[in-house]
Amino acid sequence: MAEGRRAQAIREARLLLAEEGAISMRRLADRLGIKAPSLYKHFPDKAGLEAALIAEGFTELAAALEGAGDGLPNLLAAYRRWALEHPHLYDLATRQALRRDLLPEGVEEAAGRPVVVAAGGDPDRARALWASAHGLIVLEQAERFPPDADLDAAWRALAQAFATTS
Amino acid sequence: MAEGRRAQAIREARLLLAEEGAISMRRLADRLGIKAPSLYKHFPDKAGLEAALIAEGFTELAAALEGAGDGLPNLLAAYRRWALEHPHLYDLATRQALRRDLLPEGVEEAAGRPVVVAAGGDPDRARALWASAHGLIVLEQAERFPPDADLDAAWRALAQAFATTS
DNA sequence: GTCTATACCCGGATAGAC
DNA sequence: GTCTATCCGGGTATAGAC
Repeated sequence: MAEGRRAQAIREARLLLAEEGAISMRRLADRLGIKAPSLYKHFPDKAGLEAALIAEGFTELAAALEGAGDGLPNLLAAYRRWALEHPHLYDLATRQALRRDLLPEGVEEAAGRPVVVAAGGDPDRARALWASAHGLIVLEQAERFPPDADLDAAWRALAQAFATTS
Repeated sequence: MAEGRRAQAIREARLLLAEEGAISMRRLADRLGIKAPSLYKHFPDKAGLEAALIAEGFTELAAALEGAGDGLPNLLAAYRRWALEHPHLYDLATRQALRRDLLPEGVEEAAGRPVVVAAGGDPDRARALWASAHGLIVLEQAERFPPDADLDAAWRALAQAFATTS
C-alpha cells in the first residue's frame, strides 16, 4: 500500500481545514472519493480525527519554536508566524478544551517547553506569557483590532513587558 | 406601551445567549412568542441584533472598569470578573471582527480607555495589555489550561509583567 | 471497508397574504 | 407587524446490506 486511508484522510483533512476553515465529515469524504459513513471505519468520531490533526500541529509548532533564535522576541515571532501560517489548525488546537486523552504522550509538553524556558522556568509566568501571545494572535486573526492598530508594535510591547521583569 | 418589541427582543436575546451560549433567530422568536420571520421587522438581520447586545456589553464593561480600584491588579481583576460573568457575550464581542458601523459612537472607546490609561497612554502597550488579558480569559473559559494550572497565579504574573516596565 | 438509506438535529433569510 | 410557507444551506452519526 502506498498510503493508508487513515493517513490520507488526515492529510486531506488538513487541506480542507486550511482551505475552508472547517472540517465536516461530508466534505472530507467528498475529497477522498468516499461517502461520509465510511470515515467512521477509520476514526471513532470527529474528535478522533481532530485529535490527530492537533497532534501534528503541536509537533510542528514545537519544531518551529525550537528553531527560533535566542531571546524572547525571536520566540514570540516564531510563535506568531506559525499560528498565522496555520490559522485554522491553531484555532482548532486552542479554542476548545484539549482532548488530552486522545493525544500522544508528550506532544503538548514539547510545544510548551520553549515557553516555560523563556519564562525562566516559572509555570505561572509561562502561562501568562503563552496566554498573552495567544491573545494577540486570536485578536489579530479575527481582525478585531482597529484598522489603524500597529500590531508589530504591540508584539514589541509584549516582548518588553516580559523581558526579565521578575 | 410598556416596552417596545425591539427592547424586549434585546433583553430576551441576552438571556438566551447567557443560558444557551448562542442566539438563533428561531429560538429567540420562540421566547418572544412570535415567529422567526417577524424578527426581521425589528432588526435588519442577525448582525444588527448582535450589535445591540455588544453595545450594551461595552457600556457595562466600561462601567465595571471605571469602578475598579486603582492599580493594574484591580483593573485586571475587574476585566476578568466581567468577562467570566458574561462569558458568551464577551465571546460574541471579541471573537469576530467588530461591526463598528453598527455600533453607537464612543462605546468601544469607552471600554478601552481605562486600559489605555493603565498602559500609560501608549496605545501599543495598551493593545498588548488588552490582548494579554483577553488571552487568559479565553483560555480560562475554554478550559484550555491543564487542570492543575493556578490561574490566579498566572494573572498575578501578568500584572507583574506589565507593572511599570517601560 | 464501502455503500445506501436514514435518523436526528440545526441555521438565516425571503415572499406574499392578512 | 404578524403570519404561513418555503427557500436555501448545513451538520454528526448509525443500521444493515454487500
